[in-house]
Amino acid sequence: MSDQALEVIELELAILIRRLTTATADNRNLDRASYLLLRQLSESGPVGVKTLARELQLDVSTVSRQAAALDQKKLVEKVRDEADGRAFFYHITSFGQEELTIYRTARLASIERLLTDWSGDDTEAFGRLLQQFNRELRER
Amino acid sequence: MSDQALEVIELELAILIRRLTTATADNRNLDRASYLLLRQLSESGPVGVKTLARELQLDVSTVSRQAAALDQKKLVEKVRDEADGRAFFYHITSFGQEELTIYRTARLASIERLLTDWSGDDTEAFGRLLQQFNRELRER
DNA sequence: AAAAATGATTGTATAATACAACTAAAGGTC
DNA sequence: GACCTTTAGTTGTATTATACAATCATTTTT
Repeated sequence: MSDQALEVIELELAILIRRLTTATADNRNLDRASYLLLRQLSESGPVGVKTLARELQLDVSTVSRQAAALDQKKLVEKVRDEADGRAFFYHITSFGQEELTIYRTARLASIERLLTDWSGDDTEAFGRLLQQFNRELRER
Repeated sequence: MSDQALEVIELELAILIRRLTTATADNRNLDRASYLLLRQLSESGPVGVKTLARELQLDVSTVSRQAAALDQKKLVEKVRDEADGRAFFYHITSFGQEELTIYRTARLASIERLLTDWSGDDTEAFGRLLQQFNRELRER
């Protein structure tokens, strides 16, 4: 591997994180954390915080708070597990699904705006490599 | 642009930010914020917080606190501007330079570990595309 | 000399996270 | 079936990174 390429990745990752951490903060709708959680719930169906925490690789306490916030905003519903008095299922409400779609569409549009001048090849490669990189992060 | 690629980028960026935000938190040396600031000082020479804030695209108050923290740890030195009683210059100390090198080397190594199985082409492309993406974020 | 602008700091607030302590329920073991 | 242990979840506390608003002390402009 070229040292040059590695150095570029190292620096640009640091910059990217900071840029995106703040860029997504000034936003009235869903914050980043809620977004990923809601997305997960939308995909994985009704599950409890423990499962969510495992899937999202977050601490259970973090997910518990995030889920409570979503519940507060009526984006999800928390239902008791009849079979296990300790457990709950969270499931996304139709309002939550709508909000998720709205937010996601807006996100897609703003990223698309950034990439207007990119070639199809670069766009495709960027997606693929990000995905690959996240996989490495997840697995190691 | 393919919608498919855009959707991948959208999701993977969200995941990446979260992953890296937390991954870099559990680290005893330099935190991410200090790292970028120290790096900037190492490159741009002695400047005040206002200039740094502009270069790093952060609020002046944020940089002021970060710089104070670096000063506290003797990584930088804060010197009065003789010509302007309001202003200061921060410049990196030799200790700061050493710490920066140590930290950066460690970062490079851990990223290299993630990328061991990557082809040279992919590595190069990932660096180039990240850089390009950051440029878009900066400019728009 | 007074008013306006500027460089920097400090007060306050918010978001995202982790770890540790705790509560309540369920499951085993004898 | 009483007692320990494990498990699902919540809450307390702390940390990091950030922004905006208020303030202070100088410098510049009028």
